[in-house]
Amino acid sequence: MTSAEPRVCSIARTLDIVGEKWALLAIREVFLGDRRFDEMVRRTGAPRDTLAARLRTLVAAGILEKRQYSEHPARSEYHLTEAGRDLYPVIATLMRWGDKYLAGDDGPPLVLEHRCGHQLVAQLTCQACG
Amino acid sequence: MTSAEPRVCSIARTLDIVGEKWALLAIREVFLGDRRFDEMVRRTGAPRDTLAARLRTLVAAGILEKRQYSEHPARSEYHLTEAGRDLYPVIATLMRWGDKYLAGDDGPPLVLEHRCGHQLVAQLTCQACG
DNA sequence: GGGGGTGAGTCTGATTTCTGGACTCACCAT
DNA sequence: ATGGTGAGTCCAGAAATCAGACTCACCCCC
Repeated sequence: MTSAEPRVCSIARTLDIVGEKWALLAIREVFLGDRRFDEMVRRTGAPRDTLAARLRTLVAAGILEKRQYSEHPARSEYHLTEAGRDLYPVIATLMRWGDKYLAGDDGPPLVLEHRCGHQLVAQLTCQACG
Repeated sequence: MTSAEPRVCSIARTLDIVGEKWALLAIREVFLGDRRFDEMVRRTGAPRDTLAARLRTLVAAGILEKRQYSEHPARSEYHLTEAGRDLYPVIATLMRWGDKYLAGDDGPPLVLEHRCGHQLVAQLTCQACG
């Protein structure tokens, strides 16, 4: 028997939550300030059904928080929790990779990432070599 | 008409390639040195069929390269291209997030990331504030 | 009061993808 | 001859995704 169990690892666990189709694009929208359902549908292109399901699991996972801003015509917005905000590096590194390798396809990359006024750049630092 | 087109963005384009189920876990395996199909099946837990499909699209996208190390009993290994190696920050930031938010589930996180001898840490730097 | 619009979904039925398991083929070792 | 490995493919069923229509509860405007 040569079985080695699938690795138990944080990457796999994270992808279980965030690796489904449209999940990260929904999160991108919230980072960009679109917090309402219909707007997210428009800006991501996701089927409404699928997006609704994603938002439910992201809320359940503690990445987004649903806040009602009106009762009766029940209306709500999605906000990032701390865990959600901590996904910023993931989004940023994905974008950087796409900027580098997928730029020519359709013109240059368009989304600007912003926060705290300036631009953030994700980079790797070696603990030893600096 | 209130239509706004879905955003054209590097995040979405990157996820089209790398955001399908098992794609990033396959890449993780190659980073960890498992380059052969059966081993990847064992260590990821992906269905063989799905993994085969993923590897095809990753090769087509120029992220992995398939190298034959034996003819006749045709055997090959998957290696990272430069584009593939540049996905390291994505993997690393996903892992960091999981380490922080999903650790308790199943014991502490287990995968060690390594390269160039030491450990790499992904962090965000603000271009202005440092 | 009627017509139109918005927001946040849900429902539907068709298509696509994923899944687990069995199977193949070409070897090598005992 | 029997068993094992490596790299898949094939299959049929289960699950997820898709586009588009539909709902419900309002608001605005004439």
